[in-house]
Amino acid sequence: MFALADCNNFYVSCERIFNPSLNGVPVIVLSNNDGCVISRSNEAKSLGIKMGEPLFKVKDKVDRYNIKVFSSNFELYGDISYRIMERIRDLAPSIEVYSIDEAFLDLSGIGVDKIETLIKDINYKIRKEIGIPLSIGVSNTKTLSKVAAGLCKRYPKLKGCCVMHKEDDIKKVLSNCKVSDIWGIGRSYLNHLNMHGIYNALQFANSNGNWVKKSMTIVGYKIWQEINGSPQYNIEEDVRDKQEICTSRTFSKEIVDIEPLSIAISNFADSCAKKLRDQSSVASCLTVFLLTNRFDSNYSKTVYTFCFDTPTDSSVQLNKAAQSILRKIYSSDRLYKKAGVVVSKIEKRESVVPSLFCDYDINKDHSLMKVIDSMNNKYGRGAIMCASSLNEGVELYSRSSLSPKYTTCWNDIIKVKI
DNA sequence: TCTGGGGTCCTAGGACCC
DNA sequence: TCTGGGGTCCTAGGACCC
Repeated sequence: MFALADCNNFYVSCERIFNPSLNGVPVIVLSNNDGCVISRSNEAKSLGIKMGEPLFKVKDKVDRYNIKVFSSNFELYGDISYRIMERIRDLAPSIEVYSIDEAFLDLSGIGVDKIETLIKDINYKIRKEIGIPLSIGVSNTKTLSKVAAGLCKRYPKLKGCCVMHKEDDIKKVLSNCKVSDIWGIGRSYLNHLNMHGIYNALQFANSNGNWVKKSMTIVGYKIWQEINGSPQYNIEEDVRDKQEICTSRTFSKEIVDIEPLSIAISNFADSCAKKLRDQSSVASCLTVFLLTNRFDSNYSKTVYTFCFDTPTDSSVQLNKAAQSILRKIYSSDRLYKKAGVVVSKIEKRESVVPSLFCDYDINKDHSLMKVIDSMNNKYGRGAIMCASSLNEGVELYSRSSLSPKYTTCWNDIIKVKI
């Protein structure tokens, strides 16, 4: 048996921990630049606010119903998530952290009656000790456990715990579950299934396996098998290293000049370098991309990739490459709305053989990065950084309704440009 | 007027090889 | 007029996730 523990309305719930006046009232959390709605309280959901909707389209409702609005505070959410996952790890036999607000639990070998007790205990402790409400669904496969967790959200009387294991129960649930609510069925698969008269999860489960395999590839076939109770995905306890790392942002205004772009790119390269070091990896390739507004008719995308002789995790080396690419692809007659840096061809740091032609001292560079990381860990992100990352000019992003750093900042930082 | 960010997996098709 | 066959590897793009 598998369980899925899913935090309810996670970002909103995080804001509520530190601000109890938000309980019982409609609350939403917005994406970067306060663009779209990415988390909604139940009250906001019942007012018809949709996931991913741009703020300007729901501004009327926000004003009319006095909906509380927050910019996203990912440092806070990440910290709360870490605490939850560590606590679940104490309580459950084996856990796979699937996303910032979800974890799968391996319950194999545990009897059904004990499972019930276990998940109720987890639910109670996370609620009481951390303050986040959970939905925990249990069934024979990961996909079915997601369906079960979904039931908790629909039926409050389940009190956040749902064990779904009898065949008849599962059939009944599936017949009431929209096929679009199945994990892995997105817009395109939904269209395809609807065209063939399949609207609910039971119809999908009862459809012909060969037809599913042929028309929805192996991906769809695995979903079909999981819905029919045959596990295709196991618990993956080990966190796999990222094969590609990207940092990108949309700007609040369109950017023409190269200077602010250069500052942004410097920050992106630095962030990619930090993520590489966090997983003890180095990258061989670095890509910079510049996009104009995707809602304009003359939308354009410029992409350029550079590959290093010696793969690196150094903020300095990655930033040098990123800056030279920027100067190559930047064009002064465009209005840039989004930019980003991607590092790829990633491998473990210890497996690297330095190139004979490497023109800098790798060990010296590595020591420098170690010092920078330890200072930033101690004094907070941004305590020390490349001067090229320092922004003293235009504000590139907007976050007008940001909550405080409740749990992630202990020191006031004085910035000194050296 | 205003529209997020960061990933993974799979497949088709091109390039290349013998 | 005729113009091979059978592989592998790589990449771009589609689809999906939260």
